[in-house]
Amino acid sequence: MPELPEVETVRRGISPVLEGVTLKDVIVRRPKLRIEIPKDFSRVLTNKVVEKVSRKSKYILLYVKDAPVVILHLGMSGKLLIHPGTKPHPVLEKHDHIIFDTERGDRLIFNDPRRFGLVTFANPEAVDSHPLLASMGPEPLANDFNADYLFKRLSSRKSAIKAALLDQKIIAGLGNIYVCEALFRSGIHPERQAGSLSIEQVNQLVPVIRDVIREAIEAGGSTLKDYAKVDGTLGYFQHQFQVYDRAGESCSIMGCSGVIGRITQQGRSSYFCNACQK
DNA sequence: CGGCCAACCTGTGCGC
DNA sequence: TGCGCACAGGTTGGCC
Repeated sequence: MPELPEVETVRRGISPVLEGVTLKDVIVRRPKLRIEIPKDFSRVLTNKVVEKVSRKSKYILLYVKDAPVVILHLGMSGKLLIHPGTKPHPVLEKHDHIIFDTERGDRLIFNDPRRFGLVTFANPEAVDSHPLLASMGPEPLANDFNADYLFKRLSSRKSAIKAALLDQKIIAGLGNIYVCEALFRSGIHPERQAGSLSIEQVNQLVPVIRDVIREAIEAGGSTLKDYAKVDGTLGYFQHQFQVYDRAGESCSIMGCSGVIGRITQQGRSSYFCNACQK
């Protein structure tokens, strides 16, 4: 589920529940996700105030007063679920790994069946130099992500453009879905060698990536109501993908008679129009 | 360093 | 109904 737009949607969902709020109880039910959860995680955070819920690429950052910054990543299957204090909390489920209970009675649950997610601490003075974040490239919507930058970073690359755009060191926040969608909108075949793109193509690609991400965040916003819903279920927004998971369907571009194909690159599916992406 | 693959996990859907 | 397999929105460690 989570690429940058989904993580931003989650951030927006949990910030009103956590910001300015004291954590009364933090329970770690499983000591290790992708990496070990700090042994003092619960003790350090209990009775502390969350000042800010932030995000860097696909990482959620909790800035907590007089405590380390909490770095949280959802991996492939991670969810942050809110159970409002206005109703009795439901029975915990199998993959509810961490529980944050607030002074208001709200409950935030980190649930992650595959456990590719992670939770750890960072030094508030040096969050950006934390090993998980240090070598991360610019985000799609940041000023330092522009055609000059991308062209330079791609120029020496022998690998496919698909792989390059998934490389978080080049651009941080894209995942398999939005790379497929951005390449489709740009008319670029996922197997094109990254270094072979012309500056004109990169000039076109950059705003397309921005648009795709912006639109997805906006659409994700419509999920917010569902996200906060009392029933505790996450109604992840139904994306309007043009190629992702649409193998065999016809291309949505007017006048294009192409068909959406699926290939595997670096062990991951790529979807593309076999006629209009070159 | 660049590039590729396996590995980390569980769940789901599909063909037989 | 059950079994086995393919596949899933991410990242990293190890090997050429």
